[in-house]
Parts: sequence; C-alpha cells; structure tokens
Amino acid sequence: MPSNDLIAVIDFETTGMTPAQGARATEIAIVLLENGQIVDRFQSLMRTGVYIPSFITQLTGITNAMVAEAPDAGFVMREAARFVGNVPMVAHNASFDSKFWSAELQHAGVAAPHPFACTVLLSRRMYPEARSHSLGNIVDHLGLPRAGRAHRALADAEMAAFLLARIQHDLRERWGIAQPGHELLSGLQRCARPAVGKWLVRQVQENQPCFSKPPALGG
DNA sequence: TGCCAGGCCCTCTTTAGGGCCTT
Repeated sequence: MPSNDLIAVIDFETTGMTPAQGARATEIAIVLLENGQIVDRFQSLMRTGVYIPSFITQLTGITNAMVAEAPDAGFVMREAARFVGNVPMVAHNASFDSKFWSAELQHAGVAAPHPFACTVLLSRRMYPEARSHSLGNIVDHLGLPRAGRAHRALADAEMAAFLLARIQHDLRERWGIAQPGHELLSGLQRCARPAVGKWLVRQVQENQPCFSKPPALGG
C-alpha cells in the first residue's frame, strides 16, 4: 500500500528547452522517495527521431547513436507512467520537466494529471543564504552527495531527491512538521518568501498536532 | 545541421528590467 509520504522525483534530458519548439526527451529518470529514502528507480534513454544538437551531447554525453538504439519514446513513457502511478511528482525547476512530462505522455497517448512541486522554488525559500540554487551548487552548498555524472537523468533525479529529503528533514527539525508531504511542499513553494516563517507557523498550528513548541523563525 | 522559452524572483519595482533555472 503506497505511503502518503511517497513522492516521485523526475528528471529529463532533452534536445532543447521547450516542447513548444519541437524539443523532445532523450532520457528520463524517476526515483521514488519515501521517508527520506530512495526506495525505487526508473531510468531509460528514449528514441524520438529528433536530432540531438552537438552542444547538448557535450552537456549530457547523450549521442544520436545512443538514442537510435534506445526503446521507442512511447513505450518508455507508458512504462514511466505505470511506474509513477498516481504518486505526486517533484522536479528541480518543475516548470521545465512538467512540460516534457505532459508533452511526452501526450505523444504516448497517456493522460498526465500529476501535480508537480519544484525543488528550485523550495530551495529559494528554505536556503535564501545560498548563492546559487542550481542543482549542483545547492547540493554542494548543503553538503549532499553527488550521485554520479551531472546532466544524466538518473544522477540528477537522485541529487534532486537528496535535496528534497534534506528539505523535508529541515522542515521537521526547524518547524516541527512531522510529515512534510507533497501538499505542504506545494503550499510552501507558492508562499511569498518574506512570509514563509509565518506561513509555516500557521501550518504547524492548524494542521500538525505533533507540534509541541514554538519554532525558531528564520534559520 | 540545428532551432532557443518562460515562470519565478529581486529591486535602483509595481505603468519594468534583468537574472536565475532547466536542456
């Protein structure tokens, strides 16, 4: 039985910045995070027939030859959708990955009703002292492990999952929130940064019966 | 071979401009 704490962290490698201009996915990775631990992984290159520009290959290491031998994108996306089920999703800069998730599932003829939360927005609220909130820089800033080659989908998805687990940990430690699930994360990322402290106090007071002492503002 | 966006946030703001973040 799926836990309420289960969250799917996704990362795409693609041929460009947006599906609106014809960019397609070249690789997908999804990790399932439960109680701060990665409990399952899905990863695959995918073949769409769209050319990969050389600067993308330089960035990701993914070549046109590699995707030519990969499974068809429709097959991969249907498998990915089965893997995710109805679990809510998180990505680092979710506005990017959510567009490719919807577009690739549409190509595959699958509905994509999943809500997304964004670790960039959460990181900006939780760690305003960080100079940069790019995935590599925020992972280094927080002393989290590097999962593998940056700009490959599984490594980036795992690093985003480590970041999310750290955010959930800090929400527990700083604010006394026992189980910071997807709904609270979505609320937090929408909360204006100057009001984060007050918003979290209100969430704790109204929705978190485990809360036993006033949290320290800021930090 | 290669196309190059858009939502969010900050501030010298809000009738705007520019940087960040993703490939």
